[in-house]
Amino acid sequence: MSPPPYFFHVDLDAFFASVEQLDHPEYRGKPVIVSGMGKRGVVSTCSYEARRFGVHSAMPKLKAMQLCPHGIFLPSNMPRYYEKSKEVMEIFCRYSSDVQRMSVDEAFLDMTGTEKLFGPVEESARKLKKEIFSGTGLSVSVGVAQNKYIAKIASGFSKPDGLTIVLDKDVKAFMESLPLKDLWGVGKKTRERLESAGLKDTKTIANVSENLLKSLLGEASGHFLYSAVRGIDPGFFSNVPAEKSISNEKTFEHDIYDYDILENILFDLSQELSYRMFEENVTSRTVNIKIRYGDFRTVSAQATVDDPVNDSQDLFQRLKMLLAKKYEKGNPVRLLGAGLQNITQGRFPAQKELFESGREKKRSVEEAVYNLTKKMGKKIVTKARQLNTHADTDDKKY
DNA sequence: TCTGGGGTCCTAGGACCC
DNA sequence: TCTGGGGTCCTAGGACCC
Repeated sequence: MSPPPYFFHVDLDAFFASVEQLDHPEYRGKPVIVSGMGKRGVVSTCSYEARRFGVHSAMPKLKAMQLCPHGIFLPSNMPRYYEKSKEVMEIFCRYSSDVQRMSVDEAFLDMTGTEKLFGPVEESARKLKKEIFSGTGLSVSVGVAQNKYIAKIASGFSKPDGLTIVLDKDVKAFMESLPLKDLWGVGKKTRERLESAGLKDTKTIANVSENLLKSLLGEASGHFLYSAVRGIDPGFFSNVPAEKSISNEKTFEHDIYDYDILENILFDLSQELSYRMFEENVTSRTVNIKIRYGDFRTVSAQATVDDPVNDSQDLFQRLKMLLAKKYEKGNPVRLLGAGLQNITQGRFPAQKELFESGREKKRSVEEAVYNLTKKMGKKIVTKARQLNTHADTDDKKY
């Protein structure tokens, strides 16, 4: 008989803030808030000391400063966080041959059939937590359950330094005890819609038909919720999905009124995007832009053509057309973004006319420039237009 | 309070074809 | 004369997550 499946979901507690406290002993026991730079930044992580002041992630930095004026505000240091993340992931790999990294601070471990090696479920979870703490100085919260969906919810059930085990026989009671907001995949809007239909908790939802949920939320979300409240894995985390899109966006310190400046910024974005295109060796036939106006209204435009994007100039031309189409003259712009969708791996099929038209050559030149930049560090190889842009986008000129 | 940056998936409607 | 049904591809926007 094959052993029953069980999974760990492991979540690093207040990860960025914890790394800062680890690296700077003087920050320990104090409210540490890692946030975006500039006055329009938001909190990305804060220590539990800061949470006591009501600070939480995604909160505008200005608000956090009001709530916690003596907080230690730090910019994020991603390379360092990735380093620590790697250490933790290496420990995961000692416990399971099937580790699914979900982001920099969380992963699923398929622990099925590992009792002989690590002992019963609870023992192995405690062992893992202890090893992570002694090996990296970081604390984690672990959720254990028969499927990934429940394990994911369980890891958030008791934080920090938590361990929540949901046995098969307790799944129903566990799911029904959950506040709606703790159900992964149910956000504010969905909650409001459910509540206005009289469905205010998971237990009530578990007692209505799938069709009712579908009529309220649509086909896919209705089906998802019907499964979710029963603890049936909706399959969100079944496999590592292939990358489908890449994008870059920028929120400005001050809203921008000048179309030429927007075009220059779009040029920068298209440069960064094409670097990533080369780095990840992908291309796409669909490009898109995103504009967020001063009133937070957000619009987007996309265009698909037969030929995949070839080089940065090609990309910029396509993006520029979209910007011209979508831009509303006179409206202040707070964010501009650009992306590639439906990306495909590898170089696009070699067509004869590519060579003849010089398209292929252009791309090769750019790839060489990209490799040089990578070696020498960015900003070394800079196009004339970018030099202008940097002058233009200097703060306070807007 | 005044709202980042990177993603994924879904929906509704339009165009086009058979 | 006015109107099918299904399928595919594309677009714009919304919801959600870390």
